[in-house]
Amino acid sequence: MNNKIIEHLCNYGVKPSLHRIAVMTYLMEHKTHPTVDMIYTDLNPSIPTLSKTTVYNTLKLLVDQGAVNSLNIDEKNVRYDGDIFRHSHFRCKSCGKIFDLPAGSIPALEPSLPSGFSLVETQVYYKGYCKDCIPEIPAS
Amino acid sequence: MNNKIIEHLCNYGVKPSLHRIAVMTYLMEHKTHPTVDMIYTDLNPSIPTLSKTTVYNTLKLLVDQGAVNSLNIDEKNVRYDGDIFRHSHFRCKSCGKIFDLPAGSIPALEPSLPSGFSLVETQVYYKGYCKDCIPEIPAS
DNA sequence: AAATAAATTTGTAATAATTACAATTTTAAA
DNA sequence: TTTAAAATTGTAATTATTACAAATTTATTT
Repeated sequence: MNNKIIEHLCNYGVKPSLHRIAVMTYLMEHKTHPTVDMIYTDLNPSIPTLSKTTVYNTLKLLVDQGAVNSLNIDEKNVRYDGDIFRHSHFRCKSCGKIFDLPAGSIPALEPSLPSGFSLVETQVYYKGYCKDCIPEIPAS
Repeated sequence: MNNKIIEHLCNYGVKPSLHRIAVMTYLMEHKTHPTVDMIYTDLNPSIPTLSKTTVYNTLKLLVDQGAVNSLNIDEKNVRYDGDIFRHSHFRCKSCGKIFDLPAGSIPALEPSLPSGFSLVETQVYYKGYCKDCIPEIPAS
């Protein structure tokens, strides 16, 4: 069952060390768009030899190689997403949870960039209130 | 000429103090999507009594009241935009400059949110290389 | 105008995310 | 087995942001 993960890492030119497999597996199994800290805190008990710096290093590598996406939908921390299929995200302004939205919510057409510009990536972030938090919209 | 600014602040329920006028004016005149630090560094010489905390406070107030937009297009710092007309942004991955794009590059349709969700804002960030930086795409 | 209250601003200290980096450990190659 | 390369660690440094109490400014009331 690790094979899938190892293959994925190799496909993106990442040599599959134990820690890298652990982080990648975590991201595959937890579709919560976790922060560095969440990943570290959750993995550390079972992998006591894991340091937070390694989590940072590993995520940087995975993102650089395109095996993982990073999101700036949360002003405080970078969020990581092991799902690199084209989709977008919704973040609840009250509880902070991040939800996946289908690819349909991404602009279909390329933006009209000034001539000579080249587009590499498009990020679409939706924010609002999720089902559980709607009643408690903060007083203005 | 300050009248425009004062009126704008009042329209958004911000009492126009000297510092607030200065920050708002700066954002109106500098379409560079500056950071807190840029604003503070540029204004401080002419307004020596201005503190960085006040710039933070003021921007928080302006954003909360809807008189200014904040962007998370830059992983490092929050960027501020005095232009609240609907438009989107492109950030050059090499030089870091942020360019305005017309509103047309924003998804026209509401995303298909899960039922019971309410949408408050949509952020669209494009990233790539600007005209001046295209030749120097980093080696992979 | 003086006294009082409210709002604004300041400056410093605390918090927290991230990066730098040298030392150590692990893995691969000769 | 020795040597070299890669991966990981742990600590320290950096940096953006927030907390907060004190000081200042502005508005209100007497």
